Amino acid sequence: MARKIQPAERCDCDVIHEDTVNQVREKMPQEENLYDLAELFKVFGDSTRIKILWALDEAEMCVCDIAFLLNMTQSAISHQLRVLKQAELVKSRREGKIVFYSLEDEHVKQIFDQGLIHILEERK
Amino acid sequence: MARKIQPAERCDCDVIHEDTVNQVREKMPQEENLYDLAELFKVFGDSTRIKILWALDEAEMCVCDIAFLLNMTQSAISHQLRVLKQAELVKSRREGKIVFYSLEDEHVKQIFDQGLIHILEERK
DNA sequence: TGTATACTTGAACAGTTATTCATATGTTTT
DNA sequence: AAAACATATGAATAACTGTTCAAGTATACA
Repeated sequence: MARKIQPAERCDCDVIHEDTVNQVREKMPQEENLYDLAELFKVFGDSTRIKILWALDEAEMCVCDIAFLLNMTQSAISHQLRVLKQAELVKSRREGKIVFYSLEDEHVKQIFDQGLIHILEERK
Repeated sequence: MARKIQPAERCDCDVIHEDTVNQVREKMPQEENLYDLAELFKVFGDSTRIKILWALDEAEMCVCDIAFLLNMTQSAISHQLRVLKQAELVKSRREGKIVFYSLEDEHVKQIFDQGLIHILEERK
């Protein structure tokens, strides 16, 4: 199963376990899905956004409530809510001057819980 | 339940739903856990690392295998493996010149699967 | 109509990050 | 010992990101 490596290939080494690579390659999900998955986790990869999502899992809240809760400016929160909305993680509804935000997707909490399991395991 | 807002508070608005805020505040996890959770998701928030983890879920692989599979330089992969190792997501074992990497934590896949559910739901 | 309020938005800035390049380390083989 | 090879690492760079600041909307109410 040995094979000449083409110059175009970038891994800078001669000996690879081609069987393994081919076997893994077959099982890899579509590039697009992996990319989108990374984009989703990127949204989760900020403690402000994590806090907002966690808060909204408890109750629907207006921008000002969230800003007060997290002790941050209303502008900063608003910017982050836009990111969360673009990721279809939160939705909003206006009631007069006030805009209430809530979770769009109920299994966000499940993803967080899985993450926490990892974190708490790490601390053992 | 109305209350005067202190100048130190940053949310730039007068009317907050204090009951809601207090109720949510009680249920929020420790700051430290939320921060660590964000750090974990930050590691997942890069498609190269997602691909590496997904690949290692299928099989133990050496650096060169991964570089070849993903068509990236061995150096780039090595840098990312260091990040994954620091996050205690992968472990390595040396066999002569070759260093094999594998998953450290078996429920990474479960977190990914939850994420995929969200992504596929979004596309409906 | 004008003012106050809740929120949004664009630009700017500082801080972070992924990859590249060059070089170093550790192991095997000759 | 030296050469070859797999991997690691430090520095540099370009791209990205979160917050702030200074406006801008949209709604309610006097």
